[in-house]
Amino acid sequence: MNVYETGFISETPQSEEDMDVKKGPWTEEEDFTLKAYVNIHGEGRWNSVARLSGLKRTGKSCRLRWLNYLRPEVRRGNISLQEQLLILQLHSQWGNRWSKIAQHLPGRTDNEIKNYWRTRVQKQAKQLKCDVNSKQFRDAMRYVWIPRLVEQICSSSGSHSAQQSSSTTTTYADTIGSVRVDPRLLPELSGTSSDSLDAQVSSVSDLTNSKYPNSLQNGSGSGNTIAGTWGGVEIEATDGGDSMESVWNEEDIWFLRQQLYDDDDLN
DNA sequence: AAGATCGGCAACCGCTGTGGT
DNA sequence: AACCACAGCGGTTGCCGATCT
Repeated sequence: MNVYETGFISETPQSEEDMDVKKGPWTEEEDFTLKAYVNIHGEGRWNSVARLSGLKRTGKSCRLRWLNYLRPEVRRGNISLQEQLLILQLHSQWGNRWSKIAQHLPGRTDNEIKNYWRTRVQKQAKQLKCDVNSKQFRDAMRYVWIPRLVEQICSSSGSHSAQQSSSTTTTYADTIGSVRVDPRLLPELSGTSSDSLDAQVSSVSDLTNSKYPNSLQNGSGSGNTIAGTWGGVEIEATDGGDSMESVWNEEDIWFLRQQLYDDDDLN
């Protein structure tokens, strides 16, 4: 009779200090053992899992492996445009609350979202030579990246879901693809008033101040084309490429860097 | 072809919160 | 109230494959 049949080993359980704890990548065998144990006994009590399953791993390690890799509902890789949009939106709302964000992306783990943020998103900030938490970068996300994601989602799905709220003047559909989008995170791209935009931009990077009189004024938002001007620089969502690549074109980078340097001059 | 560098990701570590005694 | 064990979270590290020189 082996450990998989009984679900536990019969020997006296050892404490973590007593046994030599294994670290590093999990083997297929270990995965199989853990899976079998959890299938029989369920999740939780991870220290017991580690002791009774015969795995020379810590409870923490078992829990992490199960949650991030072995759970049947876990999806890995290929983060969709909708999911990217949701991550950006939720992060702007909650910051680095990865587990909270992950709750809204079924099958995605906090670890994966965290990794996505650190690799993809911080890479974009690096390109702009600004901090990922800076107001400048948040504005760049809100006024360039998110609109581009929306545009890509719309063009790949054919059209908006057209569930525009009647209580807001936002010209985006509130629901884009399968993602419900917080209209406050999106620039208003049609109409003539820039009031709402003015209200969204902080004084630090106030794109509507005298230095940037044309800051992201409303562009032509006809159809799926999203366009606007930001600091006099035309920004248009013409890039239909892989959003994993750079989301900024050269003009964006030029302008955003200019703004950063100008802000530095003011200090 | 080989070494260096980079990027992505899995896993570990330390801390905090919570529940039980 | 104090202590302990455990679960969960977020930051960080290290490995490994891909790309560059």
